[in-house]
Amino acid sequence: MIDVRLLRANPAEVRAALARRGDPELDQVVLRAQAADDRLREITARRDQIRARVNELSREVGRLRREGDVEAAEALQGESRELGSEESVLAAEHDSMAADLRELLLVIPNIPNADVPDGVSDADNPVIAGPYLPEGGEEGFAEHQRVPHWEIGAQLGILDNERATKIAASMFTMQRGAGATLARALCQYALDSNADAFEEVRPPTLVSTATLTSTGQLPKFADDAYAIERDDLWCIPTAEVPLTSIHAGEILDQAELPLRFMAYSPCYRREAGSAGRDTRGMLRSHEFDKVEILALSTPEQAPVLLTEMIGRVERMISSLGLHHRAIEICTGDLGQSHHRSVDIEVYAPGCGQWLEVSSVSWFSDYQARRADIRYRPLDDEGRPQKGTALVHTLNGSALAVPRVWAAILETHRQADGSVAVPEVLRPYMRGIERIG
RNA sequence: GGAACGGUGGCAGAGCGGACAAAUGCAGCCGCCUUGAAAGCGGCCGGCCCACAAGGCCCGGGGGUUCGAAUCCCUCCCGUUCCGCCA
Repeated sequence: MIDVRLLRANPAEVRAALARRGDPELDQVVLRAQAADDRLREITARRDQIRARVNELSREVGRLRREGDVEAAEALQGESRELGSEESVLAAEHDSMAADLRELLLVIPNIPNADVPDGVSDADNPVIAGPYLPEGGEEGFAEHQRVPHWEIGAQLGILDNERATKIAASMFTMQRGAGATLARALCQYALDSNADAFEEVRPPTLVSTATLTSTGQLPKFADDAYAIERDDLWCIPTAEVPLTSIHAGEILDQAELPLRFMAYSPCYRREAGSAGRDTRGMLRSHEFDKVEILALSTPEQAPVLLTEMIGRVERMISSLGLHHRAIEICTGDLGQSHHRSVDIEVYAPGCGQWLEVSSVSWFSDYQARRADIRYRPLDDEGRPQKGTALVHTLNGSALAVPRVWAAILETHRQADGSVAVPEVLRPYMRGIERIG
């Protein structure tokens, strides 16, 4: 959520900043939120005045009763009772107005960072690092590398999506033999590579509605998530969801920040808006594995962490012998909760596509406000300051398995049709150097 | 799933219809004392809404009874223990 107080104090600024996202309907929502906030404060003030009077009368009644003046007490009780019914009307009005305001605020996206470039769609996302390609660029790959991974997977018997579909439904995948081992090895490698700075967590992968709302998936994107209605739980689309909420509702000490977590988890996505796209191979599926890295920080630490996390992802991709580039997401393509976001894409020579394998994002205090994650700020001398402040959250995929799996098959395919296993993965694959 | 008992501030733990945002202890902060520290002494010491103050709200969530609820009633959630079931 954005800060209502900011909207109150600088409505023009907030509207201008949000206008950069290019959503023509958004401004109306912002204006309605502003009106709801005005109305809410007015009702609150009136309600509180009545409550103050009722409290005063009740104290007086107590005193009179102790003194034995029943008649006077009963007179005041009558007055108080009348005020009470007036109060309950205003209280109901207050509650429904507060709910209205919250509903509006929950669908207003985050304010983009000033450094985010303007643009209307993904076509406007500038490349900010790379592309790191072999001699000759995208054309510089050998003929034996120009085979799509679904064909390689079939040739080597390590990808069996036909049977995955039989067992589950379309858009599910199944890796077998060395293909399954490779998928697992990628996860373990990613976890081990980030263990120097991140605490490993094995979180729940089914979460409550409140948890899925905190990170921004609900209420707006309910169609994208698998719901288990009978138990009022949701399948997580990413480990970002449970990891962000680890400290929901808590007040942290500034000295503990930044807190860093990483988790392997399966990720479940209905892909409601992308039916029929990327239906072959491993490029898009309803269930996949991912290692996520995440941090809770002060506002000052956040931009530094963003840079660090991007660097970690780039090094990981390079260490696997893959070719990548980094893309800065423009205002028109920025996700709802994102304050600033950078995608890492890997070139897959077999299908001839740049594949998004990671998205590293800074959420400012947007998720923290929804999840109510605060800290006690320290002053320059290290003494606690008055009050609390919201943390900033950041996260990124350290490694998303399917697309990296695909890029490895295509990039490391040899002239004889086998696939060379990147050196760093071999210890995680019982020493296997070559598939096929 | 059944039964019993619980859920109060950072932690521990009192309060069980009125003067309670809530005793007390620990932790924390400021000062005194000290060469420094500990101990001791004095003070401060939860959060939220509201521009501040005034005022209001918060004793697991929601609802009810009452002039008045941390305290009584209902309901849901969570925890502990025992039983059942189970990897």
